[in-house]
Order: sequence, then structure tokens, then C-alpha cells
Amino acid sequence: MNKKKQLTESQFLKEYNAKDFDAPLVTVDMAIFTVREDKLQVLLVKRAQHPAINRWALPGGFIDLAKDKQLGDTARRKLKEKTGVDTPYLEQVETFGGYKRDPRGWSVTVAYFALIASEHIEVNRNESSEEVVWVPMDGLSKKYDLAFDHSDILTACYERLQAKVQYTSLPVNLLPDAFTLTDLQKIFEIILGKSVEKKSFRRRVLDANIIEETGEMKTGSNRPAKLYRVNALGSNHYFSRNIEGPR
Amino acid sequence: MNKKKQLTESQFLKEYNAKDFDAPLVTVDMAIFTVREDKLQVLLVKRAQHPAINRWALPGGFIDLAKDKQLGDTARRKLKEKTGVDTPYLEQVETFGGYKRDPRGWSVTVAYFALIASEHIEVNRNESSEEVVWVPMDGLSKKYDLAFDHSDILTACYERLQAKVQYTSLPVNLLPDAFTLTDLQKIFEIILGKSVEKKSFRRRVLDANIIEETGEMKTGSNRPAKLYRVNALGSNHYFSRNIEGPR
DNA sequence: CTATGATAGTGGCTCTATGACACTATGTCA
DNA sequence: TGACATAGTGTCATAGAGCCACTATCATAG
Repeated sequence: MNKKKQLTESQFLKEYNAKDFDAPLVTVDMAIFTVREDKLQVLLVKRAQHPAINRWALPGGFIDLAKDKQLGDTARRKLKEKTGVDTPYLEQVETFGGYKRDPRGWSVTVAYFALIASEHIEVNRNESSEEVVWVPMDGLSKKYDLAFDHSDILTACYERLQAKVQYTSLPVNLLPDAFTLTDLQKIFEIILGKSVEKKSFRRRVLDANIIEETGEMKTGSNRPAKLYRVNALGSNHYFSRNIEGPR
Repeated sequence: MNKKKQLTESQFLKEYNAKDFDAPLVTVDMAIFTVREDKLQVLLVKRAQHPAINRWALPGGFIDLAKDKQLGDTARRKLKEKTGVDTPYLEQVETFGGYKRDPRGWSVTVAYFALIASEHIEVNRNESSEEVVWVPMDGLSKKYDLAFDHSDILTACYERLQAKVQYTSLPVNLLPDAFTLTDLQKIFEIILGKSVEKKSFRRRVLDANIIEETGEMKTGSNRPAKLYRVNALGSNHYFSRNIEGPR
């Protein structure tokens, strides 16, 4: 490898072999969020393999160099495996890398979070016979001691979500295809952890033109509510101002 | 590797060898921004090695598994090599991965951007005898055809910066230790690409309590201006509202 | 020693969007 | 038919932004 300058690029590539170099492990891990039972919940998987066998962890794994064309494909593949959901809201959060986060050595993991509607989850999807749980985010750390640095990763994902609820329409992705404004408000309140004023909220959402009426109504034992769907802009809209909540 | 269940973790680790697995290449690339001559500029390096030899690219390279303890260390090391700057504002932007972004095969690169004050750059720092240029962001794509997908990476970094100028105090990191409010406003205007109203800008910045007076003044051929420095909160403050500019 | 030019910094008006909250509307069900 | 529950609105006070003219304070020139 010492006469580089004289090689053409194709000659160089012929001689090149990735295994001549030390490289870190690369994985993709993800926090899959949904709202069920009026709580923000995240999916955990019990590891069936070494290292950290039998410990709870975020779903994830190695890039499949044959199947995955891009990084996001790995995340989408894992998500599909665990939940059956195909077209989630998926966002890359942060990449963690270091020599001591995995006992196997220098490793890198790309963290994603996904938002899915609980209605879209396929239950009993145990193809890998792995043990899987949905855990509410509040008080999670007391009950589950996650493997590796997954606790840090989850925190990063959660903080990103919390931050973006302030100024984006992102939570619409946690709802089914049709929903009422009250449904939407409730989702925001759950993630924000505080109540939101009704009129302001409706103005904010409607003025942004991110949802449209379906024409249908949701009926119940009281006044029916208009149903809305997200439009093209809606799933990732940035407001120009943070949601403030009560003074 | 088929009797995993019976191994203890330490036995597993003893047998484990990273080279038994196909792994993608991992690199770190960065967009180093500064403001000089009243323009936002980025550092480019002419590649001295295959692949894409002699083409312009963002500075970056492999993780040094021995030297670097964390991902950010790789970025900081590269930054120091090129500019001599030690404590920049450094932010991870996005990780790009795919099978065709590098001719050597499946590769992953973690992109960072750095903001540095041009006053802090050590000139003539040619330790690697590499060719290096500072290029203004406007019209860059016409003059430079970057290697690999570095054009996409740079775009991602630039968009992140542009977005964050709207609602964070991030541009303070492009200024020297002491600066006037007018200096600061100018930096915002350069990155935003539009003018900002003086009074509103000053209110916004001063009310946020992110800078403090040094006590010194900057003198010139006109009324002297108070000098400020960034305080602990200042280098990464989030405003609750976007900067709007003139209507 | 004063006038001028240039930039620093402020006073105060208007306007918009938000929080607040009471009020009206419209369904079900007993 | 009236109670209830939730949907949805009218309207006001207020905070903060843009606007822009005004004042302040220096160096420098004549």
C-alpha cells in the first residue's frame, strides 16, 4: 500500500480489502414509540443472544449488507419485524460510538425513533419468538435496567421527541388515519406532560393547514366531532413558535 | 457459533472476532464553518489518496480505534489537524450509510458540523501537506464538485445550521471571545441571508440572558460599543420563537 | 474648539397571535 | 323532554415583535 500515487482508482479498489483494517461494529437501534392507554410507551426486546443475554434492550441489530441499501432500511426492517408496521414516522436521532459501550469492542450504533399508531400494530407477531414488551415511559428506568448504553439512547430519543412536540406537528403520526381535534390535543398533552388550552391549540393546528376534514364524524354519547386526516405537509410541520401552555 | 445458549458471556467474548463478520466502513466527515470577509465559508480538502484522489472533499477520515474514545473525538482530532482549533462548537448532524456512496463498498459516515471564529484559526497549518481551501457557501456547488456524497452531507449540515439560526443562539460560536451586539447581528444576517431589525434583535438577545458585558468597549472612529462575552448558557440557547425578520 | 459624520443604543407606537375563559351547539340516553 | 357530556366559538387582555424616528457618543477634520 505504499505506491498509492501510481495506482489508478480501479487498481486501488482491486487491491482493497475491508478486512485489512480494524473497523468498529455498526448497528442500528431504535426507540419505537406509541400511545396506548393514554400513555407514551416504548417497545423493549429481551436479548436472546450474547452479549447481555436476557437483558432488556431497544430493538435493533446489524446492517444486512445484502438486503439493506441504506441505513434507514435497517431500521425499517427491524420495525417491521417487531410490529408489522410498514410506513411509520422514522427519524434518525443520533449516532453513538465508543470503545466501551459494547464489550465486543469499539462500536457504533445509529439511533432512530419511530412513531406509530397503536391501532396499526400487529399483535402476536412473534416470528423470532423473542420476548417483547410495551413499557410506559414514566418510571421506566426504575423497572428496567437496559443493556449496553440503551438507557442513554432511549433518553436521547425521548428528549428529541419532547423537544419536537413543542414546535412541530410530529405527534399526528401517533394517531390513526382519522382523528378528532380532541384526540390530537390529548396526544400532545400526553407527550408534553401538561395541559394545553383548547382554543389556542385548535387555532394553531387549523391555521397551519396541516390537516383536512374527512367529511366523516365521530359519534358517541355526546356531540359528534369532525374527523380529520393529515395532509401531505402535516406529518412533519414546523410551527414558527413553541407551544407555551398555561402561564 | 451454534451453542450460544450454553456459553457464558466471557466465553462468548473470547470466541468473538469482529473480522468473522462483514462490516461496513465507518468514517467521520465534517463541515467546518466560519465567517470571514462577511461570508459564511466552509473548509474543503483536496484528497491525497484513493478513492476520489485529487477531488475536493469535506475533511474527515477513519476512527482511530486506539486514540479515539468516542465518536466526537475523531471529529475533534480532524478539526485540530486542519485548523488548530481546540474547543469549537461541534454538533453531530446526521449519519449517512449505504452500499453505493463509496466505491469500496457499504459505508457509513457520521457527519458533524463545527463553528469556529476565524480569529481562532491557525494559518499555515500544513502538517499533512494537504491542499486546503476556505470556500464561501454561496455558489460553492458551481465551482466545486465534491467527492462521494459530500455534497449531500454539506447540504445537510448547512440546512441544520440555517434552521438553527432561526431559533437558537448558535451563531455566537462564530465570533471571537468579545464582540459587540452589532457584530452579533451581522453574523445572524449573514447566515440568514436577510436583514434583521436592530431593536427586536437586541431585545431578543438581551432578554435571553445569554451574553454579559465584559466591561470593555470597542472603539473606532465613532461612538464606542459595549463588548459582550457569551455566558454559560449562551453557546446553545433555544429561543421560544423564531426570528422573523422584516414583514 | 466646534461641526460633521458615523455608528451605538433607546422610546414608544402598532399590530399580531396567544392565553384565558365563558359561552353556545349538538349529539345520546334515561 | 331535560340532563349530561363533549364539540366548538366569541371575545378580550396581553406580551412580544416589527417599525422607525430619535437621541447619545465617539473620532476626525477644518
